[in-house]
Parts: sequence; structure tokens; C-alpha cells
Amino acid sequence: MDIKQLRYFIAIAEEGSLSAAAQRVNVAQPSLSQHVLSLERDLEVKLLERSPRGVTLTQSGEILLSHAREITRAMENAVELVRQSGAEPAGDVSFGLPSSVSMVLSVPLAETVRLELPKVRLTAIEAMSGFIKTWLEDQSIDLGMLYDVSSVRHLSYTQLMTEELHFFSAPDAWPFRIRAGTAVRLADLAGVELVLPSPHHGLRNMIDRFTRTHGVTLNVATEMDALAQIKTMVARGSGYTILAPAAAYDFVERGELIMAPIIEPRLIRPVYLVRNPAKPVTRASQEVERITLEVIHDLVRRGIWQAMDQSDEDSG
Amino acid sequence: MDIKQLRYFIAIAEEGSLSAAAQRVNVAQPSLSQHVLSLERDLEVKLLERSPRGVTLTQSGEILLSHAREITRAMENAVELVRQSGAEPAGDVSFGLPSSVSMVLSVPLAETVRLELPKVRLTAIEAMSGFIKTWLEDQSIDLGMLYDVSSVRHLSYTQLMTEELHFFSAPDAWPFRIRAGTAVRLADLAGVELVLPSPHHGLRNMIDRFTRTHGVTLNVATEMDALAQIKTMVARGSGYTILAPAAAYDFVERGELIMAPIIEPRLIRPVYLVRNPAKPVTRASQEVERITLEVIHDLVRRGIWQAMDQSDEDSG
DNA sequence: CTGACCCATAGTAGATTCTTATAGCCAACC
DNA sequence: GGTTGGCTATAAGAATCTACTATGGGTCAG
Repeated sequence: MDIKQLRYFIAIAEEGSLSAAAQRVNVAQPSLSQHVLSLERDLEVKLLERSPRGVTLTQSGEILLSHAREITRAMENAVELVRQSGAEPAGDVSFGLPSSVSMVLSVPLAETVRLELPKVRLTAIEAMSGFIKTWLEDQSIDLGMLYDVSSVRHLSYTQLMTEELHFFSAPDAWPFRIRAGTAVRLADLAGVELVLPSPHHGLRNMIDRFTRTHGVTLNVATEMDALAQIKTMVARGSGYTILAPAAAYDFVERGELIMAPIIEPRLIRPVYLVRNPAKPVTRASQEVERITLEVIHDLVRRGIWQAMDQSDEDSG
Repeated sequence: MDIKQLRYFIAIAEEGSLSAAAQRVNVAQPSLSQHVLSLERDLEVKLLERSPRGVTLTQSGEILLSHAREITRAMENAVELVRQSGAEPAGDVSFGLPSSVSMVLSVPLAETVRLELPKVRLTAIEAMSGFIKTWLEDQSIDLGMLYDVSSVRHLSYTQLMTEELHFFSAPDAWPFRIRAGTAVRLADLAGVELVLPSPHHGLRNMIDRFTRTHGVTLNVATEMDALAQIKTMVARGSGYTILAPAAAYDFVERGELIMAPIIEPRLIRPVYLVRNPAKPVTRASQEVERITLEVIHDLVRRGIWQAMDQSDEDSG
């Protein structure tokens, strides 16, 4: 069983016919016939159901097909990466980031990439997670970050960290009787007017899911799909909001917002770095991925990105 | 670049010499020389540093080697799985389980495997996680479950769920003033005599890590590395313990123990299903893995294994 | 029943991949 | 300091493998 046979087999499976596949891969039909027979002899299973109008895969054929796809892909990837291994990483890398991640990550990541990989052009695309998922699927971006991988198929991901959503208030408009900045209960948030993103937004979906399962109804006075504007409104005392700490680090730093943990329940969400294995990995994207991990680890270590690093198990 | 060349290349890399590799793969030395030159021509990089005493890999060579290993492994795996695809899954599958997992999973898993895969012999091995990790690494077991994958290298894992550790007490020995079964704070546990596993045990390590970072010192009156005995002791009122709900489901069911969530902080730990990608996947182990996911999902759904299913994002 | 289309088989030409023989190189050793 | 031994590279022929053309048998539509 060699790689050429696997390529032929993929073509046969996709065309549903030896003759058509033969045309596609530019060999004579009998050659393909031979290869399939040889495969079947080697593997001791029947791979194709022959009919006078073409062929269909047997169950074993389907299994071989999926492996064949994986192996040929790995092969192409390997060729590409070894080819590029001599030279300095170069080329374009597009990285889809949800706005709250972009907020804290874009600048340090871009700067590090510019320094360490001068020939790589990084395109950091800020978008809602729905778009990022779509772009990953249609291979129009190399890397993406997502909060939710449960509905994700055919993508490979690694969990980077766990973020905990916090309650945000203007310093002079703290609405609760407890000391400003101390933990508030989710149920208490029902009593204040909130500025949140619309339900198109992943963050909002997550908040809605949590409130629904805990029987809390929030009072969403304003819906706004722009992070900066949400923060500005809240900082002026025109409402309150729920965000990841990283999303409002700047305002908190300047003293324009104060944040408080939310408890009962805590609103935690994992953050994933996602790739599409079908898209060839370039040397450049591989290096950007490596640098991303470094930068994130550094941001978390320095407390700028407040989250539980994946390598740190402590949940306090 | 074809698979045969990759196999040759691996042999060359491992032997450090074309001549030695030629003997190993049973071809003449000039043939290998040709193949390497052909690879270098195709990939447009230098793969080997030639010397009069053998060859060493260049950096590109190292990269190719790792891909070559991965691809040949995938190839062998594919052959094996397609070969076995015709027949009913058969053979031995060994599965390493930490005791608290084994407690709740072993019996339903074994029963399901017996029903659905009559020709598969499942060996469920109950052991401390340190052993399971070692066995996975030396490939003496096919599958394993672990709580901690941070120190794990060269193993592939998927997170199954997140468990939350609980406090356990005999019903008539509840030590706190709050109502029995309501959430207790970690700091409060300092006041009671605990029966815990020894520090060899993963659970104990985790508890120690949590208490250390939160400045809590527990009073461990008894160390005992046997789950059943710990529960028996606690059920008699001779102490209290901290376990995952699944580990004591039986005692709680029979009313011999009551459990309470622990808060401030909550003690959560992920549960991973782990494989060694270097160990060939058999059809049988693949099927056991599939059934394991089903059984676990079912146990979680039925509340027997109290945990947050990975597909369910709610953390409450 | 026939023509069109499919896959399988047979035999051959061509390309590839091995082999043996040998050259060239360097290091260690007498 | 030459010689020997071990290594890789090159060359050319032999063996093998692969793809090709030609053809056969089968099924379906008209």
C-alpha cells in the first residue's frame, strides 16, 4: 500500500467510477483496476462494489478512504513544511479573534510576530465567533479562537485557558450594598439594567444559557454589538455589563470601570485555539501558533489576561 | 516523496549511516543514497550532513523525520484497521482506570462491551494515575483515563467531562452547623478529621495543591490508599473525606454517606481519555473507545456519574 | 437485439528501482 | 606518511514494477 494508490483510491471514491477517476488522475483505466485489486489483495478485504454503472465503496472502503485522506493530507503538509524549513518563515497568516480576545491579544501578538517573524504578515481579524467558525470551516483563515467547540466538526482545537466572566460597573455607580468589587450573585444581576451584546453574539448566548438554567431573568436595557461602546456606556454609569476581564482590562486599569466576580454560579468559559486540519499548515502559521501560546502565557502570567491557564489546574 | 522513501529515511536517521540502514531494510547502500538525493532534489533542502563516518540529520532532516514517523505510523494504523474492518472486532483491549472512575464505570462498560463486542476481551485495570500514565507511555495498555495531562507528553487525549469534588460525611455525623448536605467552604474542612489517600495518590495531590494555594491546612487524621475502606470508615463516623461523587455513588445511594459541594473554591478537575499515538490502534480498542464515550454519556445523563459533560457548557 | 458504457484481463513497452562494481573521501593506525 | 578500513557517491546493467493498448464480459437503455 503506497501513497499513490491512496491518491488513486480517493479519486475513485470521489468520482464513483474507475473510468472517470482514470481521466482525472491521467492514467489508463486498467491501471486503476489493477491498483484496486492489488489493494484488496494486500488488505484482504473488498473495497469496491462493482456495478455496470460504476463503483461504490464498501464499508471497508469507507474506512480506507478516511485514512487515505488523512495520510495524503499529512504527506502534503510534510512536504510543505520541510520545503519551507530551510528558509525563514514567510507569508500571510490570518487569525480570527473574538473581540474580547482581540482586545487584549492583538497588539502584543502582532508586535511579537513583527519582531520574531519579520517576513510573516499577520492579519488579525476581529469578528464574532460565528463568523470565525465559518471562516475556519471554509479555510479562509489559518487560525481562530473560539469559546465553544461543541458544534465544531472537522476542526482540531486545543484548550488554552478558562476565562471567568465578571460583572462591570462604573466606580461611582456600584449598585449593590456589598462593598464594590466583591463577588456578586448571578441572581442579583436581575436587579440592574444591563448593556449586553445582541443574541448574535457568543457571549450573550452563553449568558442567556446560564441565566435560563438557573432561573434568572436579566434586565437587558440596551443591546450593543460593539465592545468599546458597551464599556464607554457602563463607565458613564448608564448601565452595567458582563464581560471577560480581558475585554475590559484597559478601562479597569484606568479606573473607569470596576469589576467583580460573579458567583452562584460562576460563569466560566474555555478558550480554544482552533485550526482546520484540511487546510495545509504553513511554516508561518505554525510559528504564529507557537508565538500565540507564548504571548498568551505571558499575558496570563502578568495578570493582563485574567484567566486560568490550562497548565495551571487551580480553579480558585 | 513516497512512503517507501520515508521508511528508508527513518532507518537512515536511526542508524546514523546509509550502509547500516541499507542492511536493516535489506537493500543495497547505493539505492538509499539515490533515494536521499532524490528526496533532497524534490524538497529542495539538504536533509543529511555526510561525513566519512556516517550521516547526521540537518534541521530540515529532523523535521522530515518527525513527519515521516507520523505518516508511516498512520499508514500502518490504516492497514491494520482496514484489515480488521471486515471481521467483527476482536482481541484484547486493556484500559487503565483510576479507582474512582473504575468504581462507577468498570461494570457498565464491561457489560456493554460484552454485549456489543462479544469477541473483545476487555481488561479494566484499576490503578493509581501515576501507573496509568506510565503504562500508557510504555504502551502496555491501550487506553487510560487521567485527571492531569499537563505533564503528559507524546500522548493524545480528549477531555470527557469536569468533575467536582465533594465533601462526604456519615449522615449522623454531619459536623457543621449548616444543614447537612449544603455547600461547605474549603476553609471549614480544616476543622474536621479527614480520611484521605496518601500523597502517592492523584486525588490527594490535587487536594493538597488547592489547599496550599488557598492557605488552608487540612487535618488529615488517616491516610488510606483504598477507596472502599475510606468510605467504610467515613460511613461509620470515624472521619470525613473528599471524593468525586462518582467514587461514592454506592454509599450515597444506600444512605450510608451524604455528600456536600465544596465552595470557595470549588474543587474541579477535568477527566481525560488518553491514548498513546505510537501504539497501533486496533479495531477493538477503537470500538471500546466509542462505547466508553456512550456509556459515560449515559451515566452522566442518568446522574450516576455526577459531572459536567464536556458537551454541556453549563458550570452550575 | 444492439450500442454504449462499465470494469477485468492479457500482453507489452517503458520507466523506475534495485543491483554490482567502483571511485573518491577522510580518519585512524602502523 | 603511506596504508587500510569505513563511509558515501556515481555508473551502468538487471530486475521489477507500472502504465499502456487491446480486448473481453457484463448490464442497461433504446
